[in-house]
Amino acid sequence: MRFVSLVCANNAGVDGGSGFVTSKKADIVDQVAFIINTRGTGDGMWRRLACTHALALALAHVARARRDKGSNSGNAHESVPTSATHPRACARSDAAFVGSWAREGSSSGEGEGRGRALRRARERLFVGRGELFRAREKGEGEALRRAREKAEGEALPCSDTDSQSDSRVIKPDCLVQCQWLTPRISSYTVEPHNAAEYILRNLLRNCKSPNFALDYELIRPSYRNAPSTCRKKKGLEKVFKKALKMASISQACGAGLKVWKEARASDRWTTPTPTVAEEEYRVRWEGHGNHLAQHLARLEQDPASADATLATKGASFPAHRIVLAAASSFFRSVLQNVPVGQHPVVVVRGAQPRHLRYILSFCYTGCVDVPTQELQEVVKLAEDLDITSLRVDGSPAPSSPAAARQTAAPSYRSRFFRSEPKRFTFTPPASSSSPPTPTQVEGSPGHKRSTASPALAEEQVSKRFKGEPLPSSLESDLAAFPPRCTPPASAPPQPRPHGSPFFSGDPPSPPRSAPPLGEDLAPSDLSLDKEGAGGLSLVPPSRLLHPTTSASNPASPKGDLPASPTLHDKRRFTSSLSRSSLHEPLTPSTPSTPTTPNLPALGTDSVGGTSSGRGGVSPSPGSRVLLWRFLLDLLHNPRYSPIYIRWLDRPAGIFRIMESDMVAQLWGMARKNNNMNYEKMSRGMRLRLEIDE
DNA sequence: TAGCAGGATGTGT
DNA sequence: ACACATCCTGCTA
Repeated sequence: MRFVSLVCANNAGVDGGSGFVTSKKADIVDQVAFIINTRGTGDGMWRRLACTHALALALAHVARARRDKGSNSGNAHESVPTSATHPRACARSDAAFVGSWAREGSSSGEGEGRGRALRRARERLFVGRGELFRAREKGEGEALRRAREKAEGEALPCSDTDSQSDSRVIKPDCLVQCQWLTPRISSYTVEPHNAAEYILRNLLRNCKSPNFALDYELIRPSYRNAPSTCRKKKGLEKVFKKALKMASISQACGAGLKVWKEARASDRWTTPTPTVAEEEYRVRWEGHGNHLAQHLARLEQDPASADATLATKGASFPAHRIVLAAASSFFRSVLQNVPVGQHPVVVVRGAQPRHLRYILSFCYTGCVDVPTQELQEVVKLAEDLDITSLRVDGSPAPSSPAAARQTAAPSYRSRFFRSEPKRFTFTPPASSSSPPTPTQVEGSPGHKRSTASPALAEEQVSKRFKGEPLPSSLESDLAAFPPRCTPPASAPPQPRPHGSPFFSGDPPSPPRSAPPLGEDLAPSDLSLDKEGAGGLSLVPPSRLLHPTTSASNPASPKGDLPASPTLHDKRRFTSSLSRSSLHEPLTPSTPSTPTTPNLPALGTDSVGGTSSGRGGVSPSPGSRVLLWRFLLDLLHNPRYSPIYIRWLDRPAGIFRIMESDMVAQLWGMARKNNNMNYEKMSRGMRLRLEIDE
């Protein structure tokens, strides 16, 4: 049994938002998979191209398989199911349509070749389906009946022996059920090889929304190899294979590539016909809810993209409006009046930071572990915040989407995560004899108490990302930290990577902390209104944007496109820098007082020698960014170290790359090389080591 | 099969 | 010339 599965997953298709998945199963076809995410606005051209391309590939393969099967068996319709509504019948019906019509055309004496006949057959299929869908949109009335009759009538004239079985299979209900779609096709030509490149390129170009950073990161490493690889002997097969594999569509890899290769060898696909230009296509995204839920859950680990802050006395937590609004009608009512682009701070009076952390985690993941002794307070807080979907295990199952995620089929999740994502259950501990430590209680690094201190928050963020417990020293620091959340004078200013030439475009943003609250915005001092039982207030964004902290305020506009470190990264590079390389940049910075990283200086300006990092070292005029210099800057940059890269033995110059793909991506930016990957970067590192030694 | 090491050669400054 | 960038083969766990 082999499958055909066209997966063209647009988060917002041309119909305004659903996406597109057409899945068919048949024993005669293979599987094709395209993972495409866009921001859902504009760029319809490439999206349509993707859909058209996928459809063309599938149809070509179905027709080919059907034809081959028929020629091999001598009795093509012997296995055609009689049930028109069976999924297999649908794919088979496509084969019947295209195959029989193509045979009809090629044998009709019109001088058409096989390619031309197939194309005309496909056009008929599109037209018929378009009419069918239009009729369906209008309801189960006369229009649908006429469309059905016409569709059935179209199948009947087939002249070969397949015609009767085909006409039995190709019932309009079958087509509707399987949602065979009529894409909106304009006048362009799709050549498979170029189309695939085009799709990948535009996929990455358009996939800048933080919500889709995951997919972006999954696909990007493969894409970076695309331009050069495509033109060389390995070709797109390698690119697609890697892309699909990284996207955890392992089932689709082999078979899908087979289809691709066959299609590439075929004739060029041209515009079917102008008559279908006005057709609509209906799209559906299987597992759309789960997909979104997973993205939302991952946002918890991505404070850089936070567009709101939950605060209580002594702590603040970066959050996402969409998550808060989805979980709480109170948050929804409060946040809906905040203009987009501004960063509201919602202060919850009287809430313990830990409890607020529980609530926030619950909003993201749908469940959270809470120690027994704190359970009632947390539940009370949830009630105050109007989070009605929170239930303790044993109570009726929640009906919220967040809670529903817990019961969702894990298959999709596991396909997308190399490691099983953390899962919580809102179950009281069996024993409350020993108060749990923060780590034990939370079961996740994401539960660490937040602070408004940039340095401490940075550390916390790094711990959250890496899932490591906070050191005791840090815990004591947090405990001793004044609740007024004033950034310490010694805290290094937050760099603005996105405002620098180095990060122009769509850079991967390292995780950032919550925006430091200005002294006048200390939660304890905020005037709280009387709204809501929890005593909440909305801090006007204008008050939040403290001059000294606005640079790192996550309320940056949409151009600020964070990307979490890739979770799938397993590579660890441990290397050492030569003494000569270490000597110079180490001088001005110390571990305790890291200098402001000069990463931005590695960009356009630094290449031209016009800027200098605060590390006191700048590339000589006219020189390029050197790899060792780049790595040292990363190591000295608290934004990247120790999250992406960290020292293992600083005096010995030994470090470890924690997120190799991200570091390689940064390196590619520094060198203005979109094709950079860790393989190449590591080769340069090895070469440098060889030379130095 | 992933990850790494390293040779050979191409590329851009 | 230099410092990678790219592609490749081979080794190892």
